[in-house]
Amino acid sequence: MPLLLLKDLPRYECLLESAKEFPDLDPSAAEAYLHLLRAGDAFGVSERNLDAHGISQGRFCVLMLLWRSVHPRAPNLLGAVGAEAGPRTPAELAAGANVTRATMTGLIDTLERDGFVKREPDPVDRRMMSVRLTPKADKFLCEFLPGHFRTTAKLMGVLTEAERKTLVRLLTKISAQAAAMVSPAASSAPTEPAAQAV
Amino acid sequence: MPLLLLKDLPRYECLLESAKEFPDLDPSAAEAYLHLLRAGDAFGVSERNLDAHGISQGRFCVLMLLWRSVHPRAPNLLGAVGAEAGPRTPAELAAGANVTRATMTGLIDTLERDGFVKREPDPVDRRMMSVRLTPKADKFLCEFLPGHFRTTAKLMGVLTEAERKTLVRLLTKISAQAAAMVSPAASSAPTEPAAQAV
DNA sequence: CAATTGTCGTTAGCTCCCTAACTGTCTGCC
DNA sequence: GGCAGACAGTTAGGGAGCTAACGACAATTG
Repeated sequence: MPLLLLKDLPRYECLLESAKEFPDLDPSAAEAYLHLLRAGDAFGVSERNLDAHGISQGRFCVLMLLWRSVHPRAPNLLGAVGAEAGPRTPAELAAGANVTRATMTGLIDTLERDGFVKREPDPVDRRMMSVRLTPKADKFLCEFLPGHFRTTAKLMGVLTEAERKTLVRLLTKISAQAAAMVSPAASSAPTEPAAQAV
Repeated sequence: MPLLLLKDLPRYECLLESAKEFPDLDPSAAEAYLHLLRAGDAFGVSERNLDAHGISQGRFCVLMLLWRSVHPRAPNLLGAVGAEAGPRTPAELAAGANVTRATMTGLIDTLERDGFVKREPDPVDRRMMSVRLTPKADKFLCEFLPGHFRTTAKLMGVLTEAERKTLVRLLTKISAQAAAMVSPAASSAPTEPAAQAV
């Protein structure tokens, strides 16, 4: 996975939940959007919108993952994995964003430099760090997200509801196949000697 | 367009043509694959396969564009744009691969370093360079492509013919919408003052 | 003919991704 | 108690995008 790739997408109910707080969020549009993003990573448009605000896919992903800590009952816009609220460690963030820990270090570096995030040493396990959003990041997200949702809603506006469902189904199939192809042992019993993938 | 993005995809007949030379090439699978690639750039799998051979998306794209010069009647696996055979300049390659000229300079640098490509000054216009594949690159492609086609065929194997068609249709719609959103003036009269995209 | 304008390739400096290797810390087993 | 192994975060180095700006050259135009 060379590029950033979302791993767990939100369930549809989470999107419905989120839509209550963000009227601009169109659940089915968001669902379709996220699946396309996962199947295809950044294909240009969303990045355009993001880095107009000086934020990249990777940084946005980190902010959204961390945001769950601040607004625990609020949008699980990225799939809830470990799911308890609270500050998160770089390793957890790396797993959630599907990047290496080294990459996450770099992302946190720049986010911290720009004042979106703060690192604090974990009091009990001295190997770990806690990463927390700053108020500045919270404010930024609250201002940024509505427009972001409108953009994604507009992008998916060319598809009917039925078409979006179809697209999601197809891309899901493909993603599954892709995952099976990169790690053939991961799906079934790990005792198998990783049969030739060709 | 921050990421590499194919601009012109091959027409279906071109794929059928190509399939004659490469039995492993499944035309509808290749078509579906290319559309997904365009809509979603690298979503992981193809890169896995590529950089197992020490070649990246961008480099592969350059090689395929140049390959048309070597095998003019052979596969137009990337959309034929300007379409006459012969060596190509960095600017043409950049346009074909949809990257900036600066990026193309970097790609050609590493390709030349690795012996896949050779730069020669243009005799008539001294601003230009001619980029040509080396025999090494030709050999590499001949050995690499069949496996690449098998991989893409397998990836698309989870979809029926009908599903592939549907996927292509949907992603085409989305790509068009995305293009309209990044450059609202490009589609209609450019006199419009680029109305607010939100 | 001279001057402006535009094009081509490159360079410099940035971001974001990767892998590999390192340091410090915890854990578990003797 | 003490040491081997696992694990967290970082560092170092590289590739591939981007923008902005440059020098060299070509084309247009006065």
